[in-house]
Amino acid sequence: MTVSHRRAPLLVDDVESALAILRRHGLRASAARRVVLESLFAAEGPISAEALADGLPGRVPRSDLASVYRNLEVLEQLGIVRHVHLGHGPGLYTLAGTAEEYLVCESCHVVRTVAPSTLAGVRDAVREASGYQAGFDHFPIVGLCPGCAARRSHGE
Amino acid sequence: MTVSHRRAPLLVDDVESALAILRRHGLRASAARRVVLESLFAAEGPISAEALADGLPGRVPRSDLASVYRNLEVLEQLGIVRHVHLGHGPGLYTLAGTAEEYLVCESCHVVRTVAPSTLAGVRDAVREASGYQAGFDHFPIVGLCPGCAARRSHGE
DNA sequence: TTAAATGCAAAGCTTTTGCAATACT
DNA sequence: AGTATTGCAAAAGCTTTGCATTTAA
Repeated sequence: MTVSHRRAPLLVDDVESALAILRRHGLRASAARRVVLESLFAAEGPISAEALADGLPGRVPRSDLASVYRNLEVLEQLGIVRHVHLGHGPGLYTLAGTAEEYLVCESCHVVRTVAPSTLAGVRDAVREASGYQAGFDHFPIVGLCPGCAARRSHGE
Repeated sequence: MTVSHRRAPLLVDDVESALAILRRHGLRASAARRVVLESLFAAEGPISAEALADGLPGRVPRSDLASVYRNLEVLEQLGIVRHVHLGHGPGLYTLAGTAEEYLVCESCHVVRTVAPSTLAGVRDAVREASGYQAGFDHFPIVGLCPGCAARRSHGE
């Protein structure tokens, strides 16, 4: 069975629920998928495929990077996982149920994670200016964070 | 001589002015740099390093991709060139003097280029929501364009 | 003359693909 | 049993680096 197009984000509580979704779609609850899901649930925020392949010291065994990418794609198409591009560097993966949006400082590169409601006014302004329905969960808002902006205007 | 950090965007009228800036910094006005600059002036919008290396049929000879990247970096540090990341795919380069910002549709991938004034309200909203000084000239605003948004809400 | 810049080749990093072997259901 | 999935190896796409040679100043 093949999953053809991306589902809406799914709020999934734990690894077992995620595996149940896979099975419901005729896909398999393999060990490698368990590994990816456990690390995703354990992660504090978006995490790279490389880091997922490394597993968790003691708890989760490492697995093959190519399989990690393939599994992330499947999980993403099911709506269980999504990925985000925070500046340069590799794509980062997170559970799709965590509705979060991102701001990245282009000077100090710190990532700020906010609830979607925080940026409601920004979305409104984008719609007004352009008609676009913006989202900052796949590509972040990039700019100077307050600290770097101040530093810069004081001529440092 | 080495250029260490990025200058403010420079409005440069033509290839000769750009080469003059290079010389003023103790750098050389080489043939390969002329080539990159001519293609940048001829380009309609942001263009990839690969495309710059290809030259222009008949007018501009092709040059080495590694040199193109090196020259783009020098030109960028001088404030003559900037680059933008429009979704996946390679980085795209353009003259820094063209103050433009970008919106990309995450469904049809069309790039919309706007004058910075268009997004003044968005910048205000970002500052209000987060204190960030946003800019959409390096990473674009990503969302659904009006067409794709309509299509999607009609359940296609 | 001499240091900057080039061209070529090789490597680095992220991601994808092919394929025979393996393991879910 | 049958096929989805894995692991490994190789390649693809973008970008950077090393180095001997060329070239602008």
